[in-house]
Amino acid sequence: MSSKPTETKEKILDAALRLLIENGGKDVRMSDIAKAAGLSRQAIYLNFESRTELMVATVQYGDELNDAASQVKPWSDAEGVEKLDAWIYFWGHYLPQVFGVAKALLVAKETDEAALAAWDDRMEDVRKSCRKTIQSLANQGLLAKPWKVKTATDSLWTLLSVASYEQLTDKCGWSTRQYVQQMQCLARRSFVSNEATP
Amino acid sequence: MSSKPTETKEKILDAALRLLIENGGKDVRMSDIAKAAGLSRQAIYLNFESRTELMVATVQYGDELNDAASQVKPWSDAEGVEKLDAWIYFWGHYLPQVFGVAKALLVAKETDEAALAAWDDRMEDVRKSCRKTIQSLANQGLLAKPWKVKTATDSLWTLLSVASYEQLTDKCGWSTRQYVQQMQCLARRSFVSNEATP
DNA sequence: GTGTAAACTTGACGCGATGTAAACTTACGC
DNA sequence: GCGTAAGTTTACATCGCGTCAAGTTTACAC
Repeated sequence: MSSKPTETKEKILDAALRLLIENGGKDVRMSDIAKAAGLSRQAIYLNFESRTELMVATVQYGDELNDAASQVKPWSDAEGVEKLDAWIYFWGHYLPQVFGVAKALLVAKETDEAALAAWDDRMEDVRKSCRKTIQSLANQGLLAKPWKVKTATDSLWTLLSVASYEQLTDKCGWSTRQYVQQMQCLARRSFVSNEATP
Repeated sequence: MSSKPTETKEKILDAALRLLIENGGKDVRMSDIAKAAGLSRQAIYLNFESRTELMVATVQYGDELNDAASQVKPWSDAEGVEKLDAWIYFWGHYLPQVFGVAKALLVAKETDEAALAAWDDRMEDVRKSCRKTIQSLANQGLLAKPWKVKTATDSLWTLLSVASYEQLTDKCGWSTRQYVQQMQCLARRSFVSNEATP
């Protein structure tokens, strides 16, 4: 759905995306978006049902713009430890691109049912990828001793959460490069059985 | 400061604490707290400057009630891997007690400068404890190869964040027992050098 | 050109929540 | 009784989302 947004819709999405990224997802009001799009506040409501719907559409729009699907290719090809590394590599480079928008949704979900549903839906996708990755490890007999696929998946998923990313980059000052390297290290040490990591 | 809250203040704090815990930090309005305390909404503003100040005071109040200081004792005595285990054990049992209130602050910090400051302040304390723990590992030469004290501290701190706890217990259905065990496992595998963990 | 329908604007309003202000009520000490 | 402190009541300001109704622009059909 929403394969080709109209020109006005696109103006709104562009403005929303820009503002969300600029402001890290905070302090972006409907009126701000309207002004940035050169439209009246009401024009937005003619094109989107609610703030939440706009947020959700903006996430999608951002994803389409930077073509997330193509970036994930190397990950889906790999298996085992390489898959783990590739997954974290992809995720670590993908997150900064969508962080502003994700953050907006992350905040909205605390007070808005629809935002919560949209967020959960997206996060379940991420969880699936984590599961696939862990499963690949397990298939090669490389999943470290005490872990089950379920618990390892949950842990990896949580490790890679948006909130954790925010804390590490924001509060701890990590760069993308550092984030990827350290998370790869952490995940390998945690989930891959010893004999496989020299 | 605020060593002995007046009777009214205490009624308010009791009500706030109860509601925050009951509702997981969401949907607790000033009017709800007032009603629960058997007071008018304005009576709260006579005792607390703002919602944020009340939230912060409630966190402190909750901490005093369940005497966090005494629970942390076994942790401060231990060293090395035991310290790591003890710290996670303490944290895993402490978090559920304060989760509702912490969550309230976690939400408030997104829109409220004062809440943000209060939250950051508290989180820095947790970070210090993580640092002490990692430092103890390092002192015994047990900090695993690629880690520095700083990066390991940041990682452990993030691993133990409230948001991560929420995801694991809420979305993944982990119990406190599971949380403690898996986090201990994860942390040991990640941060403790191999020869020390049979 | 004229008519008409869709898209957009303008300005007003309702709602829920925080926070403020002013006037009234109690209770207590002296 | 008088004054003060703590609380109550009622009303109002503010902010942001969402809605509504009436007016205006644009574009296209005939």
